[in-house]
Amino acid sequence: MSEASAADTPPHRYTAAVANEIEARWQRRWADEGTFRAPNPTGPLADPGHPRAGAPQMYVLDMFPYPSGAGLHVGHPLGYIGTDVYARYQRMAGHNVLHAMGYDAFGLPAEQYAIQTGTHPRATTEANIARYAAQLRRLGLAHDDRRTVRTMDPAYYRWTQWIFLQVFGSWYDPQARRARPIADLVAEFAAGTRPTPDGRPWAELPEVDRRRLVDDHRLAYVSEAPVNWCPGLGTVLANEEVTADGRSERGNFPVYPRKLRQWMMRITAYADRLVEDLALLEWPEAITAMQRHWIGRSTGAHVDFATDAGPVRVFTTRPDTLFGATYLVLAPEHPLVDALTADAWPAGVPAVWTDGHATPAGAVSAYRAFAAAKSEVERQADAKEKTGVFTGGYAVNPANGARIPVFIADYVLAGYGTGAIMAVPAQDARDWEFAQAYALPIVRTVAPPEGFDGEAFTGEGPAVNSSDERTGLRLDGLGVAQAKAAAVAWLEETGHGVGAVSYRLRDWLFSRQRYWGEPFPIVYDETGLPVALPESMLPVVLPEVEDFAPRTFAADDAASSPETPLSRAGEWTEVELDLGEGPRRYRRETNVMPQWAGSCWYEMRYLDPTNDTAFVDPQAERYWMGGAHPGVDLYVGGAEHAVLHLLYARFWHKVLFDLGHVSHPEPFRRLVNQGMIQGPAYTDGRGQYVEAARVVERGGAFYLGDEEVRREFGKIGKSLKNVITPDDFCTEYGADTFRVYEMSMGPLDASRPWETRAIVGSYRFLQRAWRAVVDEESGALRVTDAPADEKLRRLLHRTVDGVRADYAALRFNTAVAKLIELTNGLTQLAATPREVAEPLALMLAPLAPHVAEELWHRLGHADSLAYAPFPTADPALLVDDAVTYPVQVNGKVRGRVEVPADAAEEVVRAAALAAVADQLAGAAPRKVIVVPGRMVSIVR
RNA sequence: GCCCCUGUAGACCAACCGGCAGAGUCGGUGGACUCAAAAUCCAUACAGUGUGGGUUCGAAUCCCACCGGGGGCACCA
Repeated sequence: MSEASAADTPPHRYTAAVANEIEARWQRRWADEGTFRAPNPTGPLADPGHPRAGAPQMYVLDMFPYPSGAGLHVGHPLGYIGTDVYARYQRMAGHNVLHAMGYDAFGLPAEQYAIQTGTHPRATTEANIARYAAQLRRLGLAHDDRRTVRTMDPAYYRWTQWIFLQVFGSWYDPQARRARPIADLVAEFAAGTRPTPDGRPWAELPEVDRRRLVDDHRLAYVSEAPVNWCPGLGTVLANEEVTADGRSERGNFPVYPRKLRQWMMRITAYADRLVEDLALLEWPEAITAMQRHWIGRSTGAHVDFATDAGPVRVFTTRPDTLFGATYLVLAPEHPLVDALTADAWPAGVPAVWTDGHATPAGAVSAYRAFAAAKSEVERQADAKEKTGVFTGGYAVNPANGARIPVFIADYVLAGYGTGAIMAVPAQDARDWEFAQAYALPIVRTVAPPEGFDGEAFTGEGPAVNSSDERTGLRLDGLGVAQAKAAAVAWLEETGHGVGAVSYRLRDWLFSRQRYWGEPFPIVYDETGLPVALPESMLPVVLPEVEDFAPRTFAADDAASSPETPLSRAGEWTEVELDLGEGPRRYRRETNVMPQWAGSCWYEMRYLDPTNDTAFVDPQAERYWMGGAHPGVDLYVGGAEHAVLHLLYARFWHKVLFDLGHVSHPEPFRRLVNQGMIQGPAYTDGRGQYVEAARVVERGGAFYLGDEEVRREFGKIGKSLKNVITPDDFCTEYGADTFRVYEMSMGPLDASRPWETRAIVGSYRFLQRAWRAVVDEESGALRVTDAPADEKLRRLLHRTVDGVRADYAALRFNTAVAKLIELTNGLTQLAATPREVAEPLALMLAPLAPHVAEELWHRLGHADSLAYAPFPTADPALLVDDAVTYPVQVNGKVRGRVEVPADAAEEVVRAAALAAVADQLAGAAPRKVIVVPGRMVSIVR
């Protein structure tokens, strides 16, 4: 802007400078007056004199951010602004609205950033949080400032640790279908009402055995199991943190399957409830589908195959195909592999089965090494080509007594089902491929339809080759479903197996070999078994260490082993504590919790953030999360958390519900995923991304200097070099313009490209609204107390009616359109009637709160409009006196008639027939359809 | 490979239970203001709804097939 042009601008126009002044002033006032503090029913956050004390409550929540080093870009605030508009609207509409913001401060991203910059993660995280907070404040978000939380603060993670102790201190009772305190389990063992696994009386078990037995039942437990080891990050990862192509979601490093001793959470115990309770939720179909699929419940049977090494139990969804099981396959890591491996190859073994090894032991150990060295990426890339090796051992098919070979192969996963399968090549494509490669027999047990020329047949058909008089299993002729039922019944009668359910979901790997996370409230005594610290010792504060970086390795160093940073803090690790048996030496757990821990319950801490005797006061919990519609009333966040945060948080909430700490089994009743804003990104001739900020448009093409570059739209971020920050737009246009623009681009849940130049439309709109109230030359009010004319008044009431409905339904884009329409109806007037100006300011407030407050103030109101009643429409002004009906003849509009709005159907019909009489040429129409208020359709 | 979502003016989007394809924004064009320009204001044109079928008096909307775009899962027995 040149000096000359600045001089030309009317002095009281709504410019960016004016907007910025207004915005800073109102933000200060809101903060000073605590405008957006929502009262609790009791406790330190109660306020009986508050305008919404005792009003119906509403809980609006955003997925809180990780404060990354890059700050907010224009995509982040979309959801935050959306919830803010909704919350401000509901507050004006009479609700006591809780809306707060916190920070997910622990975890990999913050720590990786800290390592890159060589600073302590606390320092970088705090700096990042300060930057985020400033950016958010500038957007004018109406958060209750008293309720902010940071997961890295000891006052917060004390309760994360406390919840961990609740999980550790409980077990899942499958009969009761809920978690119960571990003391109940001990009591049952002690009373003999629950037998110990080996039948010895509880009283006779040595103390260590008792503890092991109890520990095996806990919802948080230590186990040695196959996990995802990521050398590049130096830590293990949960399944949910590994992408479909077998790399770490953070950092994109390869992940290796590795058997390690780790903390797990028994989320699988809740698998059925996590599926069933999705029915209680108003969530996008896509998210519930993803959760259902991730849990992956499948029904079938466990079948035991006798071997020299004892029975091998397999899981199958097709017990009806038992007769077609011509070999068994075990995962290379299966515990029975060593026992099954023969001393020597049986006579006449095909060469492909041995892979050229002289002994089965040699072949097995070579294959195991081969499989273990493969990353997930490689394993999946090799999926087409089946590999495996014969163990030299055999099993007996219980259906017909056939002696079948036992293989190991990496197409069988150790972590799913029992880690062993019965291979039925005729009915399973994977088994077919393997059978082809290893020359194994194929027996059809489901008859494919006439003319079927495929390989494995997985469809419906009658069972064949599936009866044996000796064993009594007769399935021939049965359809798949009947045959399954008959096979399961036979398995259970004969003791060869049992109907079973398996889940894709696996227990949640809960420990990380990192520094920046919650320490476990766990120590180990001389037995090496975990001991929970008492509540009185919480929080276990994360110690300061010289070197907070985890030991990382070459990303492809599959043989490396994790090393926790806390294990280097010797003084902290080795402690003397009195846990009731006098002072003794203990060793602390040196893993930390995964970053999801803190976000599993933050929605409850907002309810009662200052409580230091409970994670949340039960009354506050019941007030905000209970009632006729329990749970968070609106939760907005990205779809990328579909199976991470949202699954973990539901699990923790259910445990807390079972133990009586919360009043309802689900935390987030209504979920909306905000869309992703995609930014323009540019590639040069080599296909490399170039700094988007330096690209200019000339004549419809894009240039970096003199070189033409190609534009595409993609996820905003460092990798595409296209970060656009909200700050620039706040400076150039004002936060209100930015808010209106983001909301007007489309529905909240739709992704859309960011188009910088289009923002001026929102800017002009606010200028027109401003100009309708304030004279640009003098700054005086342009408002008259004279009444609005009939047409304008009707427009106003239609707008009020529509905007209310749009806000309530999160249709902010159409609310903006209606407000623009109303504003455009004012631009030609010499003065704006107050009866329109005031509701306009109020209706504008959720979207553009600063300018709305300023207009409201200038219209003579001393108080903030945050609690002013939202305008209501007069129903009488919503219906027009007359209605124009289009008249269709054979589907084409041939005429129009205007009739009174309350005209009877016969009147409309007669008028319509008269209007198109020439079309009908005197003939009686075959059919006349009158759609009241809409149209008339005539069939000739 | 399997599952889900989605295709409307040049772009972003409206169109509620099937009822006149257009609320709004950008951009285009013309005009006002200006010495000129920017900014601002005013006025305009532009699609028959991805394609092909079907149901219906009537389809952007419902059904089927195909094509394009996006997302999820992917050796889960």
